[in-house]
Amino acid sequence: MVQPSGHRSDAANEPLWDSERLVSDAVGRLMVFWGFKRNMGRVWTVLFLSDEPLTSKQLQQRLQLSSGAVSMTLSELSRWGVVHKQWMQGERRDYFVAEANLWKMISRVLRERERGEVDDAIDAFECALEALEHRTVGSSSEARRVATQRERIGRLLELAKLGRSMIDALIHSARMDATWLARFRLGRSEPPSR
Amino acid sequence: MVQPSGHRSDAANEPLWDSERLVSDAVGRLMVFWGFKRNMGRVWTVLFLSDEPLTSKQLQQRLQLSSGAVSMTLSELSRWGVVHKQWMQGERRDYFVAEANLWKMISRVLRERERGEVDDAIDAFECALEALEHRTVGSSSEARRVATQRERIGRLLELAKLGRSMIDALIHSARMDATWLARFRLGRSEPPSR
DNA sequence: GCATAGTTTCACAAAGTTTTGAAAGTTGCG
DNA sequence: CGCAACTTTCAAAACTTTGTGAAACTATGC
Repeated sequence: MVQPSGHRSDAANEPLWDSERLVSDAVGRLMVFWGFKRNMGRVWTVLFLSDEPLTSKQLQQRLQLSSGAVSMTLSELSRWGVVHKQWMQGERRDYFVAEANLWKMISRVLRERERGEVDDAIDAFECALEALEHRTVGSSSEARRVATQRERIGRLLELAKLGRSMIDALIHSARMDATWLARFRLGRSEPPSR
Repeated sequence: MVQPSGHRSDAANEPLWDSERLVSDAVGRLMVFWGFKRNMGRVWTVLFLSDEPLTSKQLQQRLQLSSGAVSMTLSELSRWGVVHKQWMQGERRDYFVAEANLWKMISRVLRERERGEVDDAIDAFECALEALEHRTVGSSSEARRVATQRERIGRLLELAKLGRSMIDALIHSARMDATWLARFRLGRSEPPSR
């Protein structure tokens, strides 16, 4: 295969190394698990592991994807702010690089996605409690039912708020490092009182 | 035998209250987000909010599901240990109740699902590093590539291990209460040293 | 035993998601 | 200009997941 212009390195057009395949597949799986598309994880990983920016064509070859898939995946990743376009001066095509600050990525996703989801749930729980108050109780069995629901929805609400606190804590320690790790390892070895 | 008419309470056959609908839909959405089926969340919630055990038929009516769906959903929920069958003596049919200990549920799910997923990723990352070591480097550009990958995979590995620590910490504080909440709120209001 | 209320299974249908590839759209250069 | 090199869009195809309902199965009271 002739490499007409021999764009930068030839390595970029070869099949993935084992190490790249392993990692990109693993991240792809994690992403699916996390609610994203597998290819978002794979594309991001290949970029992250590359020592130079890549074009969409190179990604297409390396990951065996259609042009459309690469384009859509890249624009989705851009919307999440986890890959960036890079203008290589004098070059016509777009080059892409992965956001390399892992915590920045994570906190952004947490902020935009998890946070909204949890907030919605909290709203719904509060709204449900509201609805419960407005209910006119007919029988005593209904009264019991209202009481049960009030207590249980209250517990769900508390839990959701705790979740929200955790997410916020993570978000705000976006540039955290050892502090958090310490806090967590602490939480493990020194079990809560009681 | 004789409980012919309204089995236990008639309430159980009526349509859901607003409060129940709101909460079960919200939990359903959260569950989807979390990677489970919407109906698992809805069924669990209706049971959790009920002040008495329910039969599969009652769930079917209240949630407008097919018998098959209810049966499958209940058995799936059972497998996750989040609902329990209850034999009401002298009754032929099965009654179901929701596991009411929220932390027990959560830590179980974390243990069985998240943990495995993260462990797999960690294995893959380690394996990839291994593969990198075995690679015989030809050119200096390859050497650079190996170095980049080694560094970046190392970072992913560290991150995954941190994630694992967090999950473990959560799992082990299954019957946590105020301690954790405090720890988290602390993490929020008193930002890391930076 | 048998009739019956209740539960589970399973092939199929419906819904939802992801991928493809070809056509339309850009961009910058000669 | 208008071409060449890319990128983006989008409708349709392929695939995956979820829900349905009737049939098979189970357990119980009589």
